[in-house]
Amino acid sequence: MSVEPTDPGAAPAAPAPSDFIRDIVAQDVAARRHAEIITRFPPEPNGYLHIGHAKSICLNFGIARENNGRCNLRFDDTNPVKEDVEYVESITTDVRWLIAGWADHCLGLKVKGGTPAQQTVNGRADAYAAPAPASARDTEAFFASDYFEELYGYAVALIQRGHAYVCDLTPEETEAYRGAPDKPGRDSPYRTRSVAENLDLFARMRAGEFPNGARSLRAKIDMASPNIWLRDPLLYRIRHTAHHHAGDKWCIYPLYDFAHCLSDYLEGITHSICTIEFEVHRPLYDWILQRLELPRALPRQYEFAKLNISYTIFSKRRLLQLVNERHVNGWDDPRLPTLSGARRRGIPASAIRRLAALVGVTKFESVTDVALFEHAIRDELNALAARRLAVLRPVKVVLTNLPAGETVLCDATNNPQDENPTTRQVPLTREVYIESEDFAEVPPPKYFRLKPGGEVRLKYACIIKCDEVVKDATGAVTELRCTADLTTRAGGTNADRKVKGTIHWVSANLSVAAEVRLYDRLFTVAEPGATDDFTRHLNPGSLEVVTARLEPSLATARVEDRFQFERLGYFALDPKDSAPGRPVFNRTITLKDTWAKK
RNA sequence: UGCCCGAUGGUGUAAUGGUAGCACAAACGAUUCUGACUCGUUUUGUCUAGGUUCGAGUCCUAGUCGGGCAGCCA
Repeated sequence: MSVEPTDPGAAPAAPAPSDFIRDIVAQDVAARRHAEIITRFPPEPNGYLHIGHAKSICLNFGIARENNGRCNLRFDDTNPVKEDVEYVESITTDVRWLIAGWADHCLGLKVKGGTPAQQTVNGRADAYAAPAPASARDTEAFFASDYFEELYGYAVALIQRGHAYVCDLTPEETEAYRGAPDKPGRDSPYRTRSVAENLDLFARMRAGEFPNGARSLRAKIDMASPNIWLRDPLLYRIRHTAHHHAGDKWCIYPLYDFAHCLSDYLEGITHSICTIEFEVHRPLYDWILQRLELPRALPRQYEFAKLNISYTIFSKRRLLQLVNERHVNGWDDPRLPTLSGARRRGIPASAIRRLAALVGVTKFESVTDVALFEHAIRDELNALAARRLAVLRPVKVVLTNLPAGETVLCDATNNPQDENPTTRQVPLTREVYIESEDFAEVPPPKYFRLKPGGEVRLKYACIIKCDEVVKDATGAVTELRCTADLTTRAGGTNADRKVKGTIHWVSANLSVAAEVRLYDRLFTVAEPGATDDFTRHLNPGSLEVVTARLEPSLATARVEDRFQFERLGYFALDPKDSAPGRPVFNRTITLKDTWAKK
């Protein structure tokens, strides 16, 4: 089943994930029910994608990938008043980023501007929205709005079969007639209109003869059904509004329930996977498809529980509020759980995919500990991040036995996780900076770092001893005067001398200054979404900006590079605010710190 | 108070009638030129009550708790 390469020399591939939906797909494959497994990721272009969506993307593309199938990116754009091209662009970018190097080959797109092709299947008319051939130059995502003509035809067919009618009830009346969960609804007085009259009225709805809300097209099912969604649900509403993708061709727009199942059908979707709030819609999904007696196999809907992560929020409304009220700086603020925020923060797409694999797929809506996500991020970054030396809060150290002007080049390992690690050189000079946290005049118990009269190793360089602490008038430490034992350098006679602590450092004059943004969780409580005013729990310390000193090699860092600043965490260039000669780094995540925790 | 869905350590999950396992987290230890990584050890679990069965986390019944559904949103 797995398409993972089975290279005998390579590390064993991760086992293909397994869950109840993949089990169903596997059974369908075993039974040869479909020529190809086709899923879809169907966002509405009315907001930015977040980590919660990533779970769905990974599920849908993962299933396609594991079965040599396809996953269509489709915009579910049936409500022009809420949607915008800004979002179709950001969503497309985010999806491509998330699946890059993993499932690009499964991404279903269509020829730009393409609409469903008419075909005949078993002697019956049919339409099919085909993916773009590999040779196609100009491609774009699928759009439900590209199916408006077909959808209209299906609506007409439903009317002709006596399964739909035009209703003149106002929105308020419709609501009143619907009843309540424990009270049956009442039939609309327009429910018994003739097919001919319905056809005429529906055509006139399309022609724009009626104002918004004056009439609607409804399915004729059962106003007494215990399932609200079977109480003659609306199929079409009148909206005299232009559409961001379809233009001004339409003034009637299909509703989700009508458009979604048929869009799935048109694209040949085999498994339509959505979140559990749509579970009660499934009977309607099947009802519409079955009444139309379509010539090809019907898609089936399956539901899973959406992702929640502690210390953050995924609600579109609340995310929007954070942006609008300027608690964060835009949708791609690195503190936000949006995919654009995560990307900007330096989180690799692979870490998000790993999280999705780690949390699994069930019907139980849970709250995943953010620690699991952090673990996935660290684990991915540990393998691919180049180690560098950087000091966030510098304290000057003068190595009194090193002549000014002398530079000692030290070999530093780029990534000890590599099978054959490479090295670079970092310059040691008379004046260096160390992290202010790495010196304590009055050290707590078991403090491994520098203290008066104590010794510590400067990583990749040598052991130094603190001889003198220089302070200013206020008592703040301004300088540490130390002696360096150059015989403890790698290859030196005392190279193997052990000291308890090893700290990071940079040369004072041979280092570069940079703005570094330190992020912490956005909220101070595990479930901010559970409270009424979630903004009360915003973490005031979620962003701290420092001017750090970086080793010289970091001056040429590229946006796509990932770094571990040793002993501090993982960092990446901010792709937006960095400029040549003026690097801005974002801290993606700290290293695990079992010492600080105590 | 209608219908649908769900419930396994602190968290997320596996076990498809046959030894409750994994990951994260936590604790302790080893190792360490990153208090990271790695390695070892340990703590903690089948919502409740009945029933079926040689045997139940799994099947049945009832209950409890949680989620979803009454947009011309998706």
